[in-house]
Amino acid sequence: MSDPSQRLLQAAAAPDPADPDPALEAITDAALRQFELFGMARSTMDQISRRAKIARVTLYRRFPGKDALIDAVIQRELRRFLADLDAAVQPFEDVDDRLVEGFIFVLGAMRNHTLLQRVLDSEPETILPYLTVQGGPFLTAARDYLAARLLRDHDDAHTPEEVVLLADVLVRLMLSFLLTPQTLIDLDDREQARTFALRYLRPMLARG
Amino acid sequence: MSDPSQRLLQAAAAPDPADPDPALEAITDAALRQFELFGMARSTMDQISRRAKIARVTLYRRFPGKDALIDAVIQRELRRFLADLDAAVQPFEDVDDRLVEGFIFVLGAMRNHTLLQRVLDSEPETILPYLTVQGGPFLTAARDYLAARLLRDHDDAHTPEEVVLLADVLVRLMLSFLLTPQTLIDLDDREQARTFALRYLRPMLARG
DNA sequence: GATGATACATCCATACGCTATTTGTATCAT
DNA sequence: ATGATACAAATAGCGTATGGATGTATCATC
Repeated sequence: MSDPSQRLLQAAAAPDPADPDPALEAITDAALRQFELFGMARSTMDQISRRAKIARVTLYRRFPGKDALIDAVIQRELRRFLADLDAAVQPFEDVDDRLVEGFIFVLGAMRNHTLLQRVLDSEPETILPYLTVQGGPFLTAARDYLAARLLRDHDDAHTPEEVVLLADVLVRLMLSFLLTPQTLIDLDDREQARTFALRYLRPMLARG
Repeated sequence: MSDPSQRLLQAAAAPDPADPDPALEAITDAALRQFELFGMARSTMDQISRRAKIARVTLYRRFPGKDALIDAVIQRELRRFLADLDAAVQPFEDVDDRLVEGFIFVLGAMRNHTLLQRVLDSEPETILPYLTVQGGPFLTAARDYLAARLLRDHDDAHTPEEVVLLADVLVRLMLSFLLTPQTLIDLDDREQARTFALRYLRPMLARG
């Protein structure tokens, strides 16, 4: 398993799906379900191919190897995540609301993501270092993506430097809530999450 | 190695050192140095006793076992840390300044703490879970301590519930900077850290 | 009376060899 | 292009052995 930050960058850099190959989709579908049920480390190419109702050899004809398949699954999840985030934020006009709603969405999306939760729960050692002590590349990628996203609907009130710092803090907080969800507010309660974001996140955006 | 949150609670609950036994201090001194040099897992009771210039048997007469010795070392480090934090914050009058200066101090203290950095660097798997996926107890303890500390020099402008939530965010951010120090600002530069805290942390305290 | 030295049982991490599984490729048939 | 079979290579898992470390007991010493 390689550094996830590369995949994030790639996924974020690919604006259009381009390749809705049904055969490939069916395979990644099967792989995703398999991974959700047994984790990535314990899933074998044989199990995945049987679940996809193809021969194992065909699997290798589509993907160079297991790593590449894992990459494809994760990349697709990231693309979906970013697309959903975009859609969730789009209805709102000003940056304030988008920030708050985006934060709420990310919280919910992370906590409802079966594969992510599965990995964190049953094989955390495979992902924990990349999100913590070796989390620099990932943090940078996520921060820069968020900053660019915030600057797209910017209000000219903030310098790019300010926005990047804000994005850094936001990413760190969301990552913290992912890794250690136990907190005073019920993160699954959208209203509580909104109150929290309004009270503690929006003030950081304030001031020109 | 047991859950660190217990130790944090104990250390925070013990306001006075009470026991300045020189013999015990010499042992924990030696153990600390040994741990700093080789990590906790790779340090043996034999090495520690030789460094403390006592027989290994005597070590066992002072401490029930290695776990207890590790606990003692960590507890003392925590006591020192909290005492130093108190001292660093004391010169400042109002909550705003104390928050900012306290944040700066914690950043520096964590990054300059040889043992902590040593463990994170050479045997992170022993501590990482307790600070992330199993970090609930630790986070709760740290958050409650900080909240109580903030309420002691409270300004009546915030409800206890607000303060606890603020403490939660602050602890999460400091933990994030500990685990993933790579960021845009130079955390070792006090002025940059202060600017950051003023810009992004103090606004959270604002409003009554 | 506490410390130190020796000895000893127990525990635990590590390593090694073995086996079974899995990965990845080649070949051939459909 | 897919599937079935076969196969080499890499890897994970497992039981076992081994060495070091933990923890305790005994006795001598100061």
